[in-house]
Amino acid sequence: MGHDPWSELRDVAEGVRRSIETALHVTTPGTLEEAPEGRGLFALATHPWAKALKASPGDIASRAARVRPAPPFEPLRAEGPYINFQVNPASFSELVLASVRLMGDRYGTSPARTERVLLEHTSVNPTGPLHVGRARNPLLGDSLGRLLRYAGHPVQREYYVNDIGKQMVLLYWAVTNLKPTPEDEAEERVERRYVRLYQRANALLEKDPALGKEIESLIDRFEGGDGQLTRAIRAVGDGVLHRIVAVLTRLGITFDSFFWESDLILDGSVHRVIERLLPLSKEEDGAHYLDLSGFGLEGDAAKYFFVTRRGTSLYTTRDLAYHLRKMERCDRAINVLGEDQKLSFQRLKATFQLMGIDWAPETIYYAFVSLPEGRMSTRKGIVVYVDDLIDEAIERAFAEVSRRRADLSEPRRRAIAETIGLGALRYNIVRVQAEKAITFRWEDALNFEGNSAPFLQYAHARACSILAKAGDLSPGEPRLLLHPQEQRLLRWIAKFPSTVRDAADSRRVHVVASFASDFASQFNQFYRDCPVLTAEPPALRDARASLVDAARIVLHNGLDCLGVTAPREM
RNA sequence: GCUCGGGUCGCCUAGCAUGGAUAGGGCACCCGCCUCCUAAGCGGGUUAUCUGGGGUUCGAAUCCCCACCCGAGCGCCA
Repeated sequence: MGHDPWSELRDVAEGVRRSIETALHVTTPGTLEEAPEGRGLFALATHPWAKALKASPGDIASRAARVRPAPPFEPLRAEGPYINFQVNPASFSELVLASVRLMGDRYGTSPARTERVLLEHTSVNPTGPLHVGRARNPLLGDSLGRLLRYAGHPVQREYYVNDIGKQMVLLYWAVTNLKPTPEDEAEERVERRYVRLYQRANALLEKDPALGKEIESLIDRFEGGDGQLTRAIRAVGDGVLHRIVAVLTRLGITFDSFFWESDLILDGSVHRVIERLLPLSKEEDGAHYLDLSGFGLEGDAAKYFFVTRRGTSLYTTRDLAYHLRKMERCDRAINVLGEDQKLSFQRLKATFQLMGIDWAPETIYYAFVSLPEGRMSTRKGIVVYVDDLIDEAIERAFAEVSRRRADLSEPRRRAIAETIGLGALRYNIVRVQAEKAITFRWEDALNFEGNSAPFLQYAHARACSILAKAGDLSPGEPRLLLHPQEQRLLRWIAKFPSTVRDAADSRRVHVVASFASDFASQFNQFYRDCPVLTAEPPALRDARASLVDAARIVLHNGLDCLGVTAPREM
């Protein structure tokens, strides 16, 4: 018995489907779909064959149902125009629980694959605190990384640190030249102190052309390979980066590597890219660009500048250099990007084609998170910072835990509150498909009921509570698990591994969130209908306990894919 | 204007790549359930002809075309 009972059963059913088609003498293959619950595991619609067979779908279904399916499937059933594939319930229980027993706590993972994935996510400029608008990136990226690992890929999670460019240089200038006010100094968090200086520098820049020149000359020195200046600027960025990473760590998000943009200048990568691109380029006022028309781009969108009039590189140039380097380090690169990056990436991919490179990074785009007041903007003060959000979430969760569980000690309640608060945040962002714009609302982000992480965590805690009381597990007799609610739960357990793998393959994290929510709902219904501890005979009690343990593993791992911790008690 | 996304109950959302059995969930609202493994739960009720219009098809939320609305982009910025 393997790791993925659903796919195994599906394979058997596909064989039956082919036998049906042979028996019916039809040439167009039908599509096996999942049957609605209560009508078996799989279903085959007969409509497509009606014309060729000159018969009604109902008649075809009854005729097809005479085909004898392979075990563990029971005799086929014709219901209207459908042929339904039902498994023997006792065999189904046995099969599913055998898979879970085989995999143990790793149930849901797929066998190792060889394709090495380099997953770049977050990559926010280290110029200020992380706000919720940007946070969708690490949340999505980290979950995707987890998912890919469940699906068997070796994954390297990388943060590309944009420590070059006007923004960064301006921040450096502000930090080294502006005198902090007492309010600035009162702010303990570096990134928040810096952002205040940065905002002031920005205002100065708008009024003072001389400052603009100064910034430009700093950029030129930087680009020219001034190592001392580079180190100084990087130190400023590093200070902010540490804080960003610290906030992400609170959310359970970590990285395997950091790639500094400035290294691409220092090691000559940028220079080499420019050399390589120059022969392919056109010139305009001393600046160079690639004409990308014919790659699905036209007009201004097709002009891809990579050298400025002043001879310096651009963000895009370095990005090209970066991805050229990435190519050498993995089989597949996946980037999680804001939708505002679409055009630049389309150009990057086109450029690769122009260069004759038969490789391109894969991109996952997400829409922005805005506030009811509008798009998030640090400058306009329309912003919610992630660390504030985390604090608020944990505080609210603590109030809830304290209200419900006065019996627990305070440290215990604090620990649970952290799990719940953090979980609620992550889940809330990741449950929605990435392309959909989100309006951030506190009441949604801190929702602890319904379709929320605490709902799933609660189901997990319930399972753990039963298991704690059940004591040592013996497998019992799985063939006794014939209650409709047990069978439904088994079905959801069976689907878990293939759901995770499909979600990873299609890079759709929210699929796992939906699954986990439906799963928890199934578990709660089972919990209502099937008492475990008092079940008789003991073989049933033990089998139910094993079922609960299997559900516990699915809940735990489903949550784990989303980066949410599953508490044993709450 | 052009390009790319999105438009599903009052609000949020799944389903759309592989078109099929009454379009699932959640929130909110109303009713009910703790001598029984944690009520952050469960059951029931009210709520959508899936933005609009054409088309393809035995069959369309799903595919195609047109229109409308919202978001993003169209820098020698990052």
